[in-house]
Amino acid sequence: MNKKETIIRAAMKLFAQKGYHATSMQEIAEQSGMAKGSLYNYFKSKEEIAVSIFRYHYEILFRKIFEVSQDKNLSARERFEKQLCIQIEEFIRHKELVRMHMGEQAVKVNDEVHQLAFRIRARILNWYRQAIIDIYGEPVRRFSLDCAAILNGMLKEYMFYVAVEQKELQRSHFVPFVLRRLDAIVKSLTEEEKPLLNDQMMEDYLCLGLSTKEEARQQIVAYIQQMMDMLKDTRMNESGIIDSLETLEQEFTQEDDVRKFMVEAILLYLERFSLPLWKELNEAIARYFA
Amino acid sequence: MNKKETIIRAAMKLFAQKGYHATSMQEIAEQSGMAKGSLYNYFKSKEEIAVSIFRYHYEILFRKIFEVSQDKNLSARERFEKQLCIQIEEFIRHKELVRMHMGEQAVKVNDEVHQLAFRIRARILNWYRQAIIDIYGEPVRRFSLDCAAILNGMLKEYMFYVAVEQKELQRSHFVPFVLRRLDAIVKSLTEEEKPLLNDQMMEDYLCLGLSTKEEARQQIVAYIQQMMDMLKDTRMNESGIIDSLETLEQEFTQEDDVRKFMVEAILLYLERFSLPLWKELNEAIARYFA
DNA sequence: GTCTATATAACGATAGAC
DNA sequence: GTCTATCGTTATATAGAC
Repeated sequence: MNKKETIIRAAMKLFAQKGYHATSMQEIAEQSGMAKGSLYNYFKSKEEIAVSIFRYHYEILFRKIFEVSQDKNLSARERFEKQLCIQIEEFIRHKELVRMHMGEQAVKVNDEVHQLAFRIRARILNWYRQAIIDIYGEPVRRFSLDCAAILNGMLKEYMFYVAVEQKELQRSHFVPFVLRRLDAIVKSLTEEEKPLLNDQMMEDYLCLGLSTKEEARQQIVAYIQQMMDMLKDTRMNESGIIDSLETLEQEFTQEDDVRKFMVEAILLYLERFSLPLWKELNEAIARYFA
Repeated sequence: MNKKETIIRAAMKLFAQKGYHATSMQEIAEQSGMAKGSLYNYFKSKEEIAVSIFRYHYEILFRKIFEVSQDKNLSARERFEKQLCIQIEEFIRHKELVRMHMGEQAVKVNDEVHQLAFRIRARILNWYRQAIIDIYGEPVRRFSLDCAAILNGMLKEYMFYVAVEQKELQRSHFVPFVLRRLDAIVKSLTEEEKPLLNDQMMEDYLCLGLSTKEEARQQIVAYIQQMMDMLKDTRMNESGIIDSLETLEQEFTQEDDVRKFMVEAILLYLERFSLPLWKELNEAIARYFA
């Protein structure tokens, strides 16, 4: 296993158990089975470890969820059900992450971690909201924020019992159960006169998640992933295609400020190969820089 | 203002902003307007400050809620609505407390604080559960834990936006809105075949909150409070009655292990005064030691 | 790359002057 | 009671041997 990943796993476990500040680099080193000084060869600070944990896992989660959203054979409800199942499975597999996220979201642990946690929350809220509108139609748009918030509250509460209190609940029944509760909430809300939450007051959440830029970014990363998967099968990885695609992906995942010249350079390099999904990728990148 | 309270308020603010471990005694001292060393005249450790904060506020909250539960002029639903309003108002008035509680509940900050936070969660869950059974009747008992959990999740999510993200929502509409959502959940659950949560898996929560001991304790404290209120009006505080009642109250609120000999001694001392609520108090204390 | 040793700063808590 | 000064400890991060 990758050393960096070993450290991340060790740190995640400790952060989840005792919180960010109560965990020392010494403990992370012990848990990783290496010396304290060696950690600094992989991460330049404790803070960078925390940021890496969030990025690493939520990038995977959001990619999986995005892939499901592209499956047009499923109905909106089936898609959402599948996505929620993925989310729950991911949370259960990494209980430490849930505990960590719950712990650090209320308390300002560090500015970069805090901002990242906020972006993640916003993305989840927008995802729920859009899915709810897709499933129940335009009449619920007015209440979509309330529905999304209530759904989020429900899920978080059950996940708390599972991840923090170590309760076991029947996984196969869980998501359908929660969705039936959502049905009831939605039905009761259409008879309701006024929502509690509105777009204006949740502006900071909405502008972050619904931005075409962010959506385009997700799509770009997904396309690159698909392209690489296909190319690996056809053994066409000689001429640096895979390497340049990986570099391109890193540009859109790891850097906060995407370097436009780098993207354009790689696109110019890749142009001649007439790759699959080439047109789609270019369109998505155009949307991103629009 | 009491110095002890000044320190508590300062610490609460900082704990809420930055978390327990990220807050130093130095900062608490600065926020309190005194020297670091002086803090130790009021609290023997940082840990004791954290415990005090939780005890102090939740004791007040639970007392207010218990008082409403004694008002037999209201219907079960009206009682619960009133109680929830009190809880929300208290949370909004002390947003720091919410942030602190949310922050420290997932992450193990310290053993004593952790246990206290668990007891508080258990008490709230049991309170919701009993109220739900009182309102909707026996048929929902099977689902009462799920209902209580979902209600808790809903409330916490909205409180998160209010307390952490500083959103303003219409207070007068909030509790009725949430209760209507609860109605919908309950209705949808009676058509449901199986609950997700059951008594067995939530045993640790139930045995703590539903214990007659804990209920009796709350009742004892409430009786003592009422007795002292009445006595203050009649100016009968000469013969140490008030003092001994206060000592008795402290025994049931501040100590984790109530000293039986102390309680019995004070009861013997107070016996001769034929106080109001005397019989009720004795019965409650008998239940406590049963 | 990995370790030990160490620099430097901050922490909780205490002692003692006033 | 309140302050300053300081103890002993522990933290993050770095330097340098291997």
